[in-house]
Amino acid sequence: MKYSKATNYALHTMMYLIAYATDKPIGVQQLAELQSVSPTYLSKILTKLVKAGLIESASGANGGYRVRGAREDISFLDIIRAIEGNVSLFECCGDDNSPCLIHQVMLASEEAMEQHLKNTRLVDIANQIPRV
Amino acid sequence: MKYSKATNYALHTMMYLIAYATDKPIGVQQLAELQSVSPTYLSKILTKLVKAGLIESASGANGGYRVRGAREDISFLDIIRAIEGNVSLFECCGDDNSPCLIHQVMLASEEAMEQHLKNTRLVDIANQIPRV
DNA sequence: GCGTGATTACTCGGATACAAGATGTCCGAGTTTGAGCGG
DNA sequence: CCGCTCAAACTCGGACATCTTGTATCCGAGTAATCACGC
Repeated sequence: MKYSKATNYALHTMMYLIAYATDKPIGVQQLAELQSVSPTYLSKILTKLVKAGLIESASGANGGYRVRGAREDISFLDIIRAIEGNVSLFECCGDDNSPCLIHQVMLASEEAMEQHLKNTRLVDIANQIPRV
Repeated sequence: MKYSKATNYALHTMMYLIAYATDKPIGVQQLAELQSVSPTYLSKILTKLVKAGLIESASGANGGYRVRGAREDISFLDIIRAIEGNVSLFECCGDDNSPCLIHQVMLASEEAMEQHLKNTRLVDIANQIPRV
């Protein structure tokens, strides 16, 4: 069980978009260079964030990606859910509605982690990044 | 990111071994039937638990597996670590010793989940299982 | 009855096969900006 | 100076290739209990 690299890329990119947010969108090439990823691959990841409503894309020249809506409200969990999906980490006998005893423990521990991720907003961390 | 099925099998098997612990070891065939898994595959999983020191195996006829040591001390985390490995869920720039800001948040959230798993012992749950 | 050997039941470990998901690339299509050009 | 056209820059989305990991099976080897047999 591991977080995918895509989640890592998504988090760093979102952090950058929030920290250096402007009216102009930021091109995927610039974002990709920061993490040494191929632009096309990063674009694939960011598409998921667009569909989740976290960012919006601008086509054409000078296009790119931009934070959508109130960037103060975006939590770590929002991004992780957008990339990893919002399914339960543990699959067991039956569904989530009638979990067995073991399943209940696993769900509760997962809930503890998610609470932490939900309460941590990206903007709090972005403010700690030294401005260039 | 998901827990592997092997973790599920390991948890259920351990729960059974603890709930119905006797001096005699329990054969892998019996354990496998309870979860509808192939015995050889379950044996592979249990080997990891043996190496982690949680259970011990008895070869030969009437062989099988048995809880090793104090079964009151075994936590969910012990089993999950034995199967999934004890590496960090999130890999990022650099190592765990000098994590970046994002990495710090992820490590803290993981720690929250592990604390919950560490504090929940299998014997507590096993006592709630209705005896046959 | 008793020791000895063979059989049986069982785990162990490696090798292997298969499937699924993560990772990454390539290319065509659509879209916007901006430059160039003619009136 | 204005408007039109065209090229460039850029994202979007699907198709594809590759690699890793999880899942599962098979088989030979080793081990312990039990049974059979001969003394």
